[in-house]
Amino acid sequence: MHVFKYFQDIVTKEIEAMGAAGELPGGLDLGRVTVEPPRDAAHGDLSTNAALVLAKPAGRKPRDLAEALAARLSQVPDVTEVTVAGPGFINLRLDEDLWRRCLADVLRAGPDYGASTLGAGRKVNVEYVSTNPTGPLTVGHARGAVVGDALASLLAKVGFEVTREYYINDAGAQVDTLARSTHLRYREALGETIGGIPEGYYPGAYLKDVGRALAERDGDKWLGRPEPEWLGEVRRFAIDAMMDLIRQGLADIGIRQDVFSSERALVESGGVEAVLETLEARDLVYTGVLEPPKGQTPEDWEARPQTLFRATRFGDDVDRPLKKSDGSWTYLAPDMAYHLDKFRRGAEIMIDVWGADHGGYVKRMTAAVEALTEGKAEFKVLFCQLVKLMRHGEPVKMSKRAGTFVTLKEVVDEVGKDVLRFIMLTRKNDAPLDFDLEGVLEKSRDNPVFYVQYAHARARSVLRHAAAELPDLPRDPTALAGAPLDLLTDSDELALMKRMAEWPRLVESAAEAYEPHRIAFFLYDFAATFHGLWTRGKDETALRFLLPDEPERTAARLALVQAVAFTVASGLQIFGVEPVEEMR
RNA sequence: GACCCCGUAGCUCAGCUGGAUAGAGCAGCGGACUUCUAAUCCGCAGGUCGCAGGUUCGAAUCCUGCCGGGGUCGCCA
Repeated sequence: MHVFKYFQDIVTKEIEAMGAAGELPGGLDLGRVTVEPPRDAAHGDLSTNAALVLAKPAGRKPRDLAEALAARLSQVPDVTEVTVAGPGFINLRLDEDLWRRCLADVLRAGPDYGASTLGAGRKVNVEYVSTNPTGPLTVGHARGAVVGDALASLLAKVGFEVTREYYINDAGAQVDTLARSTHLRYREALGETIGGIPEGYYPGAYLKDVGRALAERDGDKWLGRPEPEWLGEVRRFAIDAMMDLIRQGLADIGIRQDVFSSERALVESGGVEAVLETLEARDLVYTGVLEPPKGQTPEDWEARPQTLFRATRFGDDVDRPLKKSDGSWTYLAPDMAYHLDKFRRGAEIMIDVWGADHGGYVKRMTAAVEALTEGKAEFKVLFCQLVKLMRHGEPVKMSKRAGTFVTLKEVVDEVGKDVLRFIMLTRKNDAPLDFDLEGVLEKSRDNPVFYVQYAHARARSVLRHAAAELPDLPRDPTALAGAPLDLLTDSDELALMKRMAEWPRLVESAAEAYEPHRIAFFLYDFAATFHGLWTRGKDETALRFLLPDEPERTAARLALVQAVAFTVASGLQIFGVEPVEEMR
């Protein structure tokens, strides 16, 4: 049961009834009416701004309107008290038993608690990672990977049909560089002395393995031959090797994407030409000359006619080139074809997770998607700011050139995938993140991963103790749902139940805002509520969960504890983090 | 020159799409360990929400203009 949505419906119905009774004009816009938990619990369990929002259009004083609506709401089942406060808020207090029924719902739902049908099966495509296949994943890539993955799970949880996708940029100049660098390592593997790695090549040692593997497969077949003869095959070989490396890196942090789309395949199948034709037919492409770029003008800049997409018609600042001076496609052209492809595969909502350095690209892509789908698809970009890796309070030096950059694997080996994933989600994605290699392993309250996991472990510990020491009590969650929950009467027990009842609402709002980090903050707060109740049991033995002399009350408390474990597990599931049974 | 992020307690950050007296953790101060693991909990203290206007019954939140930090701006992806 989603308490807040349930009462939102009731408030809406009562307002409509007032309209029907002639107390209010009909057809009022109820879009701004909210029903939510008040910030201050002393105000009650629920608060609605309906009277404040509707007073003006209804031509009535907020307080009067509030009184009228309050009178109706006081007749609603489970509403025990209605007060009008401040400028015209209506505060409701609900029957305690309602929260106990919510608790029973949690037990029946299990770790799926919070799932909903909000998305109504709409198709969402979440594209994330999508790094160039030129090297292993770094910690920086991991943030986008984790954010994209958690967002996908979050959307799936609220009823969207989600595709997790990776776009392989295997058609640009960078993969040619990769091929050349690999060829160099291949020659090295066959005994040549290559000396230093020339400027403009990838220096990473990981390419030695690829060169060696190529030598093993093909022998000296590509030796002493002109580049055009080997470039294509070496490139294919190297890209495959890099994608294996990347897929392994993703697997290391528990990510498996559904679709890997190749830019090269798109280009070679004529997908880009097809898009161009479509655009031309609609007069969205023309040949023109652009102004020089503002700011730092490239030295080799010269005005020349080029193939342009009329992005300005869709809100962009300038029209955007689709072809480079050498006649090949710009990045935009195949990317347009790619997004059209996603749309044709059924995506009604497309979400791209990008690094923050791509900020300048969002307007043209938004324009492109609008043009290509004729406004039928929603397009959203999530930016991930940099991750600053810290050790002993000092930033870890990251330089590819100096060979000191830290691979994702190294960090996962050090802290584990669950810690990495959770920490990556403890900030808004568009805020920078400090990742403290020691801090994330600290066993204290200021480490959110530990604190949340500890709450789960504590709950599980109680259940284990119960099973061992009080074997006659029910253990099955469904049976626990039938325990005499009316014996849960302490204010902190009720507070915990209320907090738990907010979970479905929190999940939906996080999904609607595309903000998975909200889950992390909820879990942290929720864990604090649970730890607090736990500790009260130390001083007041009557508040302990396990009371051998009171089997009925103990059963009710086990129901509460089990529900806590389910709620935490439900949140961690969205994050792809395994809830732990005990802390070590 | 333009566009995109960010600016909230000494520090690191939340703030539920405009609600009531702006909240957590850390650091500081004071308390609770014969327990269902004190790896935790309770209390105190700490604020001109960058600045100035505007919209509104009501603004940290929306709009405008400044200030400060970061990013980007044809042939990189």
